Amino acid sequence: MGAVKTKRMPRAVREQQMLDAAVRTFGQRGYMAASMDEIAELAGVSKPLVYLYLNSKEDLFTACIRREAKALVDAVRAGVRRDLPADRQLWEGLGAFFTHTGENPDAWSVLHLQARTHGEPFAGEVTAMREEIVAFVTQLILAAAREARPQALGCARAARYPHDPELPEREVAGLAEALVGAAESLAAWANATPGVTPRQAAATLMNFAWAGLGDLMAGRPWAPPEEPPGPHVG
Amino acid sequence: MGAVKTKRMPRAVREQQMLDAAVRTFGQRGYMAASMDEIAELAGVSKPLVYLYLNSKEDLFTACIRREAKALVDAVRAGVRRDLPADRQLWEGLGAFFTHTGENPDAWSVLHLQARTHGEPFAGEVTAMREEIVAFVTQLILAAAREARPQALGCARAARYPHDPELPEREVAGLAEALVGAAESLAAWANATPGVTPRQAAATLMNFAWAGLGDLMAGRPWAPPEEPPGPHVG
Amino acid sequence: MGAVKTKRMPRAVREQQMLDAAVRTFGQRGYMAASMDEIAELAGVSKPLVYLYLNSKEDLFTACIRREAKALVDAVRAGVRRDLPADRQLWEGLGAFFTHTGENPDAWSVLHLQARTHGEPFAGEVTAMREEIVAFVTQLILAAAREARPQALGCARAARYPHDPELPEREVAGLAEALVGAAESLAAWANATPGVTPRQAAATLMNFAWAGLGDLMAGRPWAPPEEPPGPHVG
Amino acid sequence: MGAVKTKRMPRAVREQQMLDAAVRTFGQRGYMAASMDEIAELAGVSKPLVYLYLNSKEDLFTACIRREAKALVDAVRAGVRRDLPADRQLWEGLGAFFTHTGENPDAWSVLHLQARTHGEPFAGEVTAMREEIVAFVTQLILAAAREARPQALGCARAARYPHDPELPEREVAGLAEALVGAAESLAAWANATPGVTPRQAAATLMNFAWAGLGDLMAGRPWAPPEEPPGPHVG
DNA sequence: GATGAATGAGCTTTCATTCAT
DNA sequence: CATGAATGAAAGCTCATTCAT
Repeated sequence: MGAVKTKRMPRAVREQQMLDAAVRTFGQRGYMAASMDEIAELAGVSKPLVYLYLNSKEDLFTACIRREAKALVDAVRAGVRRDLPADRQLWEGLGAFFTHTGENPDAWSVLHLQARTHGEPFAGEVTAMREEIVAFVTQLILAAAREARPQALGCARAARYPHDPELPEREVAGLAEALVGAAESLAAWANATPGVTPRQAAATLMNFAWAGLGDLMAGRPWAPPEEPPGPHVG
Repeated sequence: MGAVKTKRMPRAVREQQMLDAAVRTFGQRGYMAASMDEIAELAGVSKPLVYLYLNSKEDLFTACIRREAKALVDAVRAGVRRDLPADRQLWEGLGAFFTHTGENPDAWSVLHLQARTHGEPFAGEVTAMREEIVAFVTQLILAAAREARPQALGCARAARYPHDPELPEREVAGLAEALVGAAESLAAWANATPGVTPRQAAATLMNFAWAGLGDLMAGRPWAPPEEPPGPHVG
Repeated sequence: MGAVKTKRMPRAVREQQMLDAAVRTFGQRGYMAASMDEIAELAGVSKPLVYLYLNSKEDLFTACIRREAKALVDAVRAGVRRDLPADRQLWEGLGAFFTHTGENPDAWSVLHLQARTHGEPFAGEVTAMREEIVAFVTQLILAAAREARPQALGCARAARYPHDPELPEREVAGLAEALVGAAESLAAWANATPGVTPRQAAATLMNFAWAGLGDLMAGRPWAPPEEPPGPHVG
Repeated sequence: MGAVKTKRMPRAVREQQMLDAAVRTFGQRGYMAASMDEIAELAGVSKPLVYLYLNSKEDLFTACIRREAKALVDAVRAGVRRDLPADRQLWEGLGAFFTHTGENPDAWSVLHLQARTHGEPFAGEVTAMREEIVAFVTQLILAAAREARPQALGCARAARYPHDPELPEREVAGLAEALVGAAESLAAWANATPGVTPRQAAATLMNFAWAGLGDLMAGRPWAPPEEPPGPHVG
């Protein structure tokens, strides 16, 4: 079991094997319950080599977080065409997100559960990634506010927030936070509920976020585009 | 440091002290990093007494989860007046939720992070509580669908889901999941962002969930009630 | 489970209950694995009371050994009629011995296994008892040497041990030791082999010891008396 | 104290050192009272190394039992020339047995006392060895019955057990049991009594077993061979 | 470059034993 | 007389980490 014991590989390759093994072990056992012995065995190398390349358990875990955070952000970025309207961008981004987390459950466990659970410096690593995503979503919300119905927004907002022509920054931050939080939660739900595809999860969340429960009740859901999110997603 | 060393307390009292110390320690250090030594010291008793009363680290952790899950559910229940319309019930529930989690961050860490991160049987304990809350939210969504605009719902929905006069069950489940997930996420955000009150967090989420981003953009937010959520919250 | 919780018993009775529980627990679990908690619970009293009466685990174990050693020696003594010839005395003694050990396996485990296994001062206690029995057997051997065939003994022995008209003391001691050891071993074997009665065990050993394998081979076994060992045994 | 601290030994060597230390410690302190700390120190290694190689206290103890059981059986086997008559084989086997147990008192304590006292799976291990020995002795008894005086055996036995031309199986089993038990007991006695050599112990037992007390009384002891049991013993 | 050998430190758990009532 | 409350001390076991080859 584990990687086939191939000797004399270049360092970069060996490191990736170790990170693979580590992500899998950390994701399944948890950070503390995972033992360096198990990781080394799964990677098909001896323990001292792990230490030589990755320094310590903390550094190894941090390396896992960084690699997987980058992979997730890259996957989402690659899934979004930036020339589309905001709601379509969000739709595509969610699709890519659910696809990636569904295909890499251990990585998602490391990012979403393990890293946040074991304090600094791990939580900070994942927070950085999360803020990137939240910033992206915030952009989309603001873009939507501008592009979608500028004049309606103009007057209606003026009535509501007379002294502040913009949506208050904190309010938007909260909205983005809520949206991302809902997405994270749905990722776990979709993984655990058999038969829920990434597309369905994305559709559910788009409905929820874009139309709102009020409009949903009134039979006015957000309309997903006819064509699939695109083969370039995942 | 720790509780004042008062000797010879009745068992029930000591047990609560131990649970207090355990929740605090588990919440801050994490389940695995927390040592029984530290918990015992914080509780002001010797380690054997902790084992005599709570049996094992696992049992102690489970007892913490159960106590705090019940406390949270009770707090939310106590904050909701069941004779109000659905959106008001949700508003009050969210207020109570954010208030309780804000006031008990260690307990919230135990429930939201630690218990979910360390597998069975802990995850199961908190899943049970979560399902209770998701069920409650599901009820509210369905109630809203019925009470709010029955006729609009009637014809408009019929157009959308011709073969199914109701919102598909899984769709509602997904919506409730997303709502609860967003709330959980906002709880952490509100705790971490200075100056965000439980009320504000609840308002943000109500807007997000009830009006939807689309309506928000159009300047049609959900309107929170004039009077505060009431002194009976928390 | 355990003794019925009857309050206010005279000390002597309570002590016997405790010793009963202790013998059973020590016999089944072993000295070290037996916990004072278990003994106290089985005796139906609280732990401090055990300490009040018996002082310590060591003292409790010693008390068990003494009581059961005395009980065993008394049983053997009661089973032997001292006016009979030596071989009949041995036969009766063995019968009483196998009967008692068969009926009190926990006590026998305490004496034969536990006490010897856990060093001083316990081994010493049981050694004292054992020496008493060995001395008794030694007497029987010497008596047999005198009574059975005095003249044959006289000349034949003189030829063999010319400078010592008696069987050398150490030789007799070794014989007694061997006989007692064989008896102890057969006690465990008889307990473990279904269908072996105390009588049969005693007969086997009498044959072995009295006639010797050589005579047995020649078809000249020792003849057990017709009448049963008697109801006065045990 | 303990072994000289030599670093970096091959695993097989270290394991034997550990077993040496364990046998000594278990033999002197008893299984439960022996601590892994003490064993490790006596072996001149750290505790984790003991666990790395021997897994657990139970496994370590089992390994001791197995090694010493094999050593004892091997010693007895090596001491017996299978081409001699039965009584001579027994005589040589007893000599080897008393020699080995006398030279390895801790090993004998482990096998005879500790292993039997602490239940399964330890008792089973030593029972297996014991059965091997009992079977060997049983063979010798039957062989003696056949070879020694066939015709005397023939008619005399027929008179005693008319319906069964053989000594009943259970009777022989009991005799072997008694003989082995006597030997075990004499081993402890010989160890504890200064000045008793293995040869003397063996002679005492041969007399007891082969001639029987009856013949001994009559001045007809079993005659040990003139030449010593042979330099190939131990 | 790669590894078998080795350990310091710390964890959970248990037990005999004793106060204070 | 009897006990619920409480603990010091130690045991088995595991792990991240490092030499020496």
